[in-house]
Amino acid sequence: MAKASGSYHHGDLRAACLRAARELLEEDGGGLSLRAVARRAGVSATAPYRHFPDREALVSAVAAQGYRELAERLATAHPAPATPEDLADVAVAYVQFALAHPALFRAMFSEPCDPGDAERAAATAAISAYVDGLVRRAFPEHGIEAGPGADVEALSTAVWALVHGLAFLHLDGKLDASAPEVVADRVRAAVHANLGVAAQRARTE
Amino acid sequence: MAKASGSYHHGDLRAACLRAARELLEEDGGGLSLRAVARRAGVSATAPYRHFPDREALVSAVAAQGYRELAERLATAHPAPATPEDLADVAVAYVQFALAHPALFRAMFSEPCDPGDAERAAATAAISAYVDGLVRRAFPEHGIEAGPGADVEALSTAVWALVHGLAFLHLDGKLDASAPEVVADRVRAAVHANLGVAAQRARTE
DNA sequence: TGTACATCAGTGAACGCGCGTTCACTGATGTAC
DNA sequence: TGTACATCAGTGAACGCGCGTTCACTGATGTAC
Repeated sequence: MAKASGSYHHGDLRAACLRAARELLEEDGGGLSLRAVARRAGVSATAPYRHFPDREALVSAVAAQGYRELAERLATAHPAPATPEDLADVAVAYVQFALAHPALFRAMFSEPCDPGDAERAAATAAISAYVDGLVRRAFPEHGIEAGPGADVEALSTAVWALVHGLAFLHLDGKLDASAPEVVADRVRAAVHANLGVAAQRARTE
Repeated sequence: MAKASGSYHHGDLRAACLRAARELLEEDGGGLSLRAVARRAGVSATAPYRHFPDREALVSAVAAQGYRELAERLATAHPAPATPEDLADVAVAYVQFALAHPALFRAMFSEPCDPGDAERAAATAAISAYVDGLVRRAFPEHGIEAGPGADVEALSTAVWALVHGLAFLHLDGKLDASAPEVVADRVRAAVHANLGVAAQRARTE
């Protein structure tokens, strides 16, 4: 369809650029440059301009793809998390994704980018909604008798921030990330330390 | 003492470089370059090499200074926090520091840096110890009847990660940071959503 | 107090680098007749 | 089916930029006598 390989015209340079960008992120970890992407895609330095208005557009596209992959990974970790334990599994998957693809993760979150970019805004909103649903299922009682400061919104923000913070603290070497199982245990412990206690008490009352 | 201003020799170029670096971080927000720092300090591009072996050393020194300032700010927010409410005040101060000095904060945490740098490792350890002490005072019961996954270490990791995650999510535009009081309320709500619930129950039992 | 000299903080030219982006171009593609 | 032509994806030279770092240097400082 869109592929016409072997020809002078690349066929699908846009996709090839994204693939090249991903490869570079996995290898170097450094910042993405348009020229490096073009080089890796086996194309002249200016060819990508046919498909991306500028460098930032390329980075945004890569980031958006990263969000989709992250969502997939979380869904794979637990298709329908319903308890704090399930939630801890998802949290571990989030942190593992960050550690498995550090440069991509940074591009997704830290790369200064056009806040008006629709694709990225949508991706952020999707994460928010996802975490919201997660918390709603894992803590149904909060939806009903929501005490002050314990409503779903605050709780899901807290969960996201907790997990996101764990991801970055490991990524940035503030918490030791050399042993995967230690990381997983730490993430689980942190999630339970905050949420598990509250949930256990709620359930045993 | 170390200052001999007005002379050919700068007198204290090292300090002047750090000051210049800070100014640049506050203004541009972009990455620090040795040349820009030298320019700002009113000195030739190579003069800083008399005081820093390379760019990374400069960045590390700036980051270390940032850690000290952050510690100060947290101590000012609450000299001896003893309750979850006090802890929330400290959390707000942490996030506010990040939002007030975004580029410095990124340099402190995200800038890829020599993990062997002693000054930075010490700074990280200091934060860890600080948060540990905080949690120990705010949740004394956890030190005594530590249930599995509810020990002080896990809890203080969780607190740090929560607050750190909130800082970065705001910094990176994933949570709206345009209104300071909204941010403060969100941070308080998140802290209470996680810790407040557990603490309240523990106290009222 | 006065002079000779070692030290060392700062200079400025130069290196080679990779970057984003522009421009006029070329050559393959695919459509209209 | 065969030809003329518009389209448009890719080329490659060129621009100006800022960067980290080296090097041989210069000129102020401060110490020894």
